[in-house]
Amino acid sequence: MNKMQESENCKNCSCKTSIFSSLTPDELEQINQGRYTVNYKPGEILFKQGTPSPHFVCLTKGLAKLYIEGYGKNLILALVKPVDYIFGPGTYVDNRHYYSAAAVDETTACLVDVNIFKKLIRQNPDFAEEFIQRLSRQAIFNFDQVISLTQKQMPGRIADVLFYLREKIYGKNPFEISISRQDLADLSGMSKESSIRILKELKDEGILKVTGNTVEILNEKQLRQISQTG
Amino acid sequence: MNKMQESENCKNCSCKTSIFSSLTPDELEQINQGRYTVNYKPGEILFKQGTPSPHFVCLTKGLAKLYIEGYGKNLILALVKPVDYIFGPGTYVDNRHYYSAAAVDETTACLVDVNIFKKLIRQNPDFAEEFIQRLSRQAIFNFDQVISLTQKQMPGRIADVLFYLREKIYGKNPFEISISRQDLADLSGMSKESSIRILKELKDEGILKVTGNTVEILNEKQLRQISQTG
DNA sequence: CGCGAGCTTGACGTTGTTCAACTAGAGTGG
DNA sequence: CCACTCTAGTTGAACAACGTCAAGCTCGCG
Repeated sequence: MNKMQESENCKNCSCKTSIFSSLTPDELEQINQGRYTVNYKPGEILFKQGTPSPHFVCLTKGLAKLYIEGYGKNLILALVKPVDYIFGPGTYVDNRHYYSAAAVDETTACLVDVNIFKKLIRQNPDFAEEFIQRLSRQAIFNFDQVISLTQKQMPGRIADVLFYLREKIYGKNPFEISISRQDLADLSGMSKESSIRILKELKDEGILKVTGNTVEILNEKQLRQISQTG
Repeated sequence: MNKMQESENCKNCSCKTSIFSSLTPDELEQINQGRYTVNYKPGEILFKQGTPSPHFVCLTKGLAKLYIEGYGKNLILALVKPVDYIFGPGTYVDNRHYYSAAAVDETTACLVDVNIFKKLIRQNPDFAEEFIQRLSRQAIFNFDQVISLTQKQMPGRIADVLFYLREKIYGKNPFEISISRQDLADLSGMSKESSIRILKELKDEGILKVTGNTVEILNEKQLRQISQTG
């Protein structure tokens, strides 16, 4: 609550980092005008695949997962933490969401009218370029992911997910995963049972230390090796 | 050869369709200045994953495949036919290619200096928007693909590829595939042997008619069913 | 005619899913 | 304070899906 001031105005918000750094104070004010803040409890859905996509979402607190609802099971595309934004590809196509988003932890997000966003893209080339760069990075990430999912065996896929969690999400080595084993499975494209089994194997081999939801990568080199050999 | 006039100047080129429609004659002329045309024989490589990416590529004749070189095998992301362009995500990130491209048939392409392209993105908002829309469509396509690859069994994946070939690439029903069985396998994320087997099964069930490289979808409804049920 | 590349087929082993049972911890109500 | 229940996690066994290997085939081409 003492941080509520942060979201009082975009100009002072930490959201200003990232691609927003190229916006002028006046442009930020426009974003600020068409913005409102929402809180989500763990498990609550931010938006659902297939629904209209009138907002651009900026995550200011918590953790969310982006996932495609496939044939009977989900595939988690990414986890999103502050300060990061969620901008689906449907916005410039048919204004629909192509994946769903749900809160993992207690989460706060700012929703901004997508038309304001589009207008700024048109009028500020720096902003547009930052945005395109952003989309590009996302595409590259997806490439890595699809290769991991389609060409590696389970241990390699789990290894990739563990590195992702440590480096991109939690940012420290003994890290406590707030996502479930099912989520872990949905991230690595396997069944929940398999993800548990692999985790146990890695633990038995002394590569990981797993106690409840706390994971520590003990033998980084060997885990890297597993990631490489598929 | 009698079509060489097409590529004499961008203003008259059929490339002008697609996203280039939003460019002014003057801007097209800029593209035209920094452009040169290259011919490729089947199998020849247009560019290679990991190399610098100084050009934006516009395919004016033939057929090419875009593929990621993974761990021991390739994954074909898409086939590209005229008039379509190839613009990798690395251009706005680190100026490297994140996938390779190779000619499948006899192919002609125009290479355009990427800096001219970037400059036009900055100065023409319509063009920028068209481009973003383009990237978005590509991302959506990749989503469909990754779900197909990770959540469907082999018959469903082959069905998806067959629909893709018919609808997006060859555009008619008895179609002659110029790609190899290995390519078919790389498109559907399986071994060459498996792709052959599935093709045979579909043939035996009367869903397809396969004679050499000519494929006809006989029972569309049933094939659609196979695609759905995974 | 013979050679080589791509294609095809079968047998076999591995990988990963499914199903079912069981466990542990966190409420909830008596 | 103790059942009861509900959910997430865990384990094992059976089974299906898929890749690998090896052999044989076809067809175009020298």
